[in-house]
Amino acid sequence: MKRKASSPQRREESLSRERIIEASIELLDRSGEDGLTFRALAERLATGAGAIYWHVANKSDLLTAACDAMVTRRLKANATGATPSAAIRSIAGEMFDAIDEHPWLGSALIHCAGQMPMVRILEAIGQQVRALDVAGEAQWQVACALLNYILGVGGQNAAHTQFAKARDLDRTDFLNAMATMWSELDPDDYPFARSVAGQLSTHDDRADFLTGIDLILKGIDPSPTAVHSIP
Amino acid sequence: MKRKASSPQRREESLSRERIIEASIELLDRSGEDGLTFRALAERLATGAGAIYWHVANKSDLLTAACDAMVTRRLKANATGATPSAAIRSIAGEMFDAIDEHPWLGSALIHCAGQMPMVRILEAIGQQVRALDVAGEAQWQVACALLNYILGVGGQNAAHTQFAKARDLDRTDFLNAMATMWSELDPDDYPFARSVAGQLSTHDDRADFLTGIDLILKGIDPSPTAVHSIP
DNA sequence: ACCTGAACACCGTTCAAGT
DNA sequence: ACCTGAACACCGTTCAAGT
Repeated sequence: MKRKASSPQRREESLSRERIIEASIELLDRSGEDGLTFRALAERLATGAGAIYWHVANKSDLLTAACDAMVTRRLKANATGATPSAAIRSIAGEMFDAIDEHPWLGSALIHCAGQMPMVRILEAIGQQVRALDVAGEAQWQVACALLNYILGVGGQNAAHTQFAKARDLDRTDFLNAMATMWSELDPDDYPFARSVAGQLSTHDDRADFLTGIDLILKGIDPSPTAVHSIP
Repeated sequence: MKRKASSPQRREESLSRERIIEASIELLDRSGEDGLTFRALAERLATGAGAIYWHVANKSDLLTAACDAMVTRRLKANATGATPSAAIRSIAGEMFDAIDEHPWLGSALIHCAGQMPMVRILEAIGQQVRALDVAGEAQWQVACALLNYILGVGGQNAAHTQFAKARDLDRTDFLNAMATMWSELDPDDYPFARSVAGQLSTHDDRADFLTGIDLILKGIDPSPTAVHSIP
């Protein structure tokens, strides 16, 4: 009944938290949020379902750990820039790409509340916000606004992907369907949605996302001392 | 085995989509996201689980409908202001309060992708953004940025509540626990998180949320013609 | 047309029992 | 200390059968 040929059998390594997290990410990438199951995970790791609980508290803990591994990897890969603003754009863009490539990350991140994966992002952003010469009390608010915006976009992106997948549509078909729906709304009640429906199918997700980041950055009051450049 | 005394038996009305949605909201409010179950719903409505499927496509449809009812109600209650900016603040504040009072709304809204509940919010915001004299192509980006920010905050708020409830903590205990965790991070790796940890327990969620809205609004380039006031 | 409720194919989690 | 895997208490969804 069991097929073993399809997956490589690495028997050398014993079960460990790291191997479990790695296998979880592979499952999530291949089959989405619903693909991560203790049973599927156990089969992939050639072990019993209960064994996983020795290394991991529960499913929520497992998802948080998977997020953390992903975020750590991505922030290490790309979190610099010539100026603080450029660095923030770079961090945000990297998170956008990560969520775009791993849709489960978008919805899982939001559920991580004040835990490590989110602290890492906040820290990376916050350090750059500090470098922007933002007043002490405002640093928290600016960094939070950026983080909240990133999570909001990510969550919606993830929802789009899942919604499309459930209906066997690709991204373009989905956006077209959405544009059609919006353009059929009552003109008196939905003038804005209708007027903007046309932009839905042609717009560039990533560019629009970064425009939003710039909007927030532009809203910051630069203190007068921020003018001089740091070599 | 079954207790009927606790819930009022209204037999007059037959099953309808509206009654199902109303009962769903009551369940979600009382027991959170996990509280909405076709079995619990069936018992509450004194019917069979399968009967619900005659009026509702599936659970995702049901959640979207519950969101839509909630959003419609709240936007009707409060979506005006003396100026476009004030109206946007009012809409955003109303959504914040709605999510704060009904935490399930925060996480459910994000999964509604381009569907009606979100279109309603976008429309309400978009109409005000237009009134701000924002250039045509930028209207979409500004409205989207605001919406994304609202959803991001809402999703996290919902996660906070659920996280706290799962550990039998109230909001204050939870924030204190988070502040403690953050202040114990490595000072070299997490200077920013540590420095803002103190603000966590004293900050005003709603005020910080609205500050973020203002930040985005301030980032908008007002066109020169926007200066004159409309009486 | 609308409702019933047993049945199906799953879940996450636990826990006695093994090594 | 670590692993096994059956068992428990749930899910969403379907569908023959009823009215």
